Amino acid sequence: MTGADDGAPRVARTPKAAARPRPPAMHDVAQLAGVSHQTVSRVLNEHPNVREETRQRVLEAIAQLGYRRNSAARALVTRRSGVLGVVMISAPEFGPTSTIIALESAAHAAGYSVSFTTLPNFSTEQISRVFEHFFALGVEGVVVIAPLSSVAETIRPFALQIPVVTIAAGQGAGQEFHPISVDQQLGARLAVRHLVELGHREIVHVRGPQDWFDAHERYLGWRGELEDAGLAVPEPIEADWSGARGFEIGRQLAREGLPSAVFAANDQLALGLLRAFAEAGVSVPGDVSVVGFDDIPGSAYFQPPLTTVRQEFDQLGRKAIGMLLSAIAGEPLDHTPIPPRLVPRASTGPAA
Amino acid sequence: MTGADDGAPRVARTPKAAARPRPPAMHDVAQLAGVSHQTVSRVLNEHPNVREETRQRVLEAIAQLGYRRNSAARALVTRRSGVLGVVMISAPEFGPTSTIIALESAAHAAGYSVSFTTLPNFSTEQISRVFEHFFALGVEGVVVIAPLSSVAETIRPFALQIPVVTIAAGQGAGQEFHPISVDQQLGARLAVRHLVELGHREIVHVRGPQDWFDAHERYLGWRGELEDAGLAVPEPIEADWSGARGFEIGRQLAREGLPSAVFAANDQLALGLLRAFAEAGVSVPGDVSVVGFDDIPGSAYFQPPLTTVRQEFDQLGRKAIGMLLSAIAGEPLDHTPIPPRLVPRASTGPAA
DNA sequence: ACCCAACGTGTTAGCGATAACACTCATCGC
DNA sequence: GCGATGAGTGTTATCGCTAACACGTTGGGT
Repeated sequence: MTGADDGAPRVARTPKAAARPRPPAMHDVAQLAGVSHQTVSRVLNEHPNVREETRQRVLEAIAQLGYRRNSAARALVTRRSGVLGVVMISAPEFGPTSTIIALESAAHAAGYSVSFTTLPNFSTEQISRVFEHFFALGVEGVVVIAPLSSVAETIRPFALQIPVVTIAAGQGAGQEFHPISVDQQLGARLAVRHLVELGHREIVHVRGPQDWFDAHERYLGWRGELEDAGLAVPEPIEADWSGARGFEIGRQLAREGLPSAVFAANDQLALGLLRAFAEAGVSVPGDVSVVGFDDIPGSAYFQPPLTTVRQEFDQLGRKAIGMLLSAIAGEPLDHTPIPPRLVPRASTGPAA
Repeated sequence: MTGADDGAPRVARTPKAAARPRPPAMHDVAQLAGVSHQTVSRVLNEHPNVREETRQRVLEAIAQLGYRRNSAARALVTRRSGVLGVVMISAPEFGPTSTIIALESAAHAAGYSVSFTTLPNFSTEQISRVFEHFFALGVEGVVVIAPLSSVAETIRPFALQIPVVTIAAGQGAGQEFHPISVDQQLGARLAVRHLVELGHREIVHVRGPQDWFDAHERYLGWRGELEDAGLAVPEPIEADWSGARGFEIGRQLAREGLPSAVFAANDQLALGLLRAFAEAGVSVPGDVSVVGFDDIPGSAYFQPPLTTVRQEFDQLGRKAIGMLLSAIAGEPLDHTPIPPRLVPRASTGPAA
């Protein structure tokens, strides 16, 4: 069954090899270096038991042939792909895109590559298609940048099959998947506290879509801080995330009566507010103070420069990858959220 | 060497299989369906020569076992990974991130998955590391979202080994790689033409870093349009891409004398200008008209709403992927740039 | 001296898929 | 009637790699 010397199989392949359109394999390197392919493998995988001289010879042969190990073959036999899947909402918004960049850097630093997919929304069907795709790809773990709280439920069944870290979707999710996020409530509290310290007593909130995790948390933070300060909690004003809606609300407030301060769920809304106030001749922060959330590029150059809350996406990305790797390795993980930071600028001032 | 009936190898594996931590393979499906693994493969690959009844049986077995084909094994034997590599600059800017989202959708629609990598800058060393990584991964083609013109030179040697499409880096690059971009010159011309039509005769340009392809093209477009209109070409004002620099320049202009109109290389710069003008009591568009470039979210709510040039990133992404697939298939490609669109808003008005 | 551990290396056997070829029946033209 | 054709299926050989084991060499310990 065996017996054959090395020649036999080589001869059998030689006629094809003559044309040789294929890249060099380990075997070719081995031949050139005068060792077995296994030794080449050992060199590549930094096994200790290889004589330094042999190692050098192999390395040279690799360089000479321009050899690169075939990751498919490797993945096949090791059952590890070295790939992480990342799912993102398909919107070029500042938060998710910053996160994904941070995620990739962290994954790369850990020796993983990232396969990513975008999703227009997070329906059950789409989610399951994406996971199916990732399974077929053999990813070792998945990060879902999932703004909607409902995603937590949707991904639960998949999270049982593979380690999953969710960013900003549902705290206290249980053992199946691992949520991590910036502490949105704290961010909102910082914003409100800042206004309270400036003497504001009537702080309204323009809140984002409540099925978004972040929006809901910010709302809770705002309410909580007002309550803790012993202030009245006015009815929140409903909004999406857009500048257009902010503008609309700003006009309405200017017309129907201004509060002392407004805490907007994000910077786009705040931008719309500022513009509406400017048009209506309302002075910011003279007549009303405005705080945003996100610190998007440019918010320092709004009129006036916007006081806002900054999220550390880099940290978030690093932590998410760290958690995912821990989950893959079966280690315990730390779910502590990342603290955000208040960035005080000119859109807030002492209460009138 | 062979002789052994099907049993032999199975028996040999059975002791391990008893623990069975591994997912079902084609063989298992075949066994359950009472066919050979090759027939399973045929069903999966939609070969015509499979009886409908057999097909159904196999499909059922697949469903029952929750079988998923192993992409590593498939890639190994077919020498095709079904993966495209995408390189992006690691900055959460609107353009690149919009592009990458579009890119992924298009790739996904074409049955490819996307592995992506970010790069803080585009040094030769980094580029070569990234390509090395992609080669090891076995990607079939690469898209480089490369803002710097110099990238064209850097990637040339790699482009000889694998199909590469570059976005916004160096036109007329030769046969090695395939550049595609939004027509920046046209965009700039649209902006300038708009101003000229409003009667402006002194149109200065705040230009971006000239080693960026887009910035240089916009500059050329501005100059070209002025020349075609028979107007004087003032000295361009140097800038980076930031709101901060726009603010600085705006203050300076307000102090040292305003032109009739300003064409800023991007919306962030324009935002800075607007703010500086507002602070200096300069009216826009009364005293000076301002045009930006990008149409970032929120630019409709600047004060005043910004006239700008919109790029169709979706189209760009689709086209880039289309080109890459053509290149992989060895078909001829169409390098025609994508036309941008002027978005007139309130920051421009008739010349004083 | 002698046994054994360890080092350095080679051999063999898969990983899970596809490709190429072989084989068995029907069906068809002449 | 009989070989040719083609549909439907199975067999075998890889793809390029790593794991597991086998084998000769050294170098201590006693």
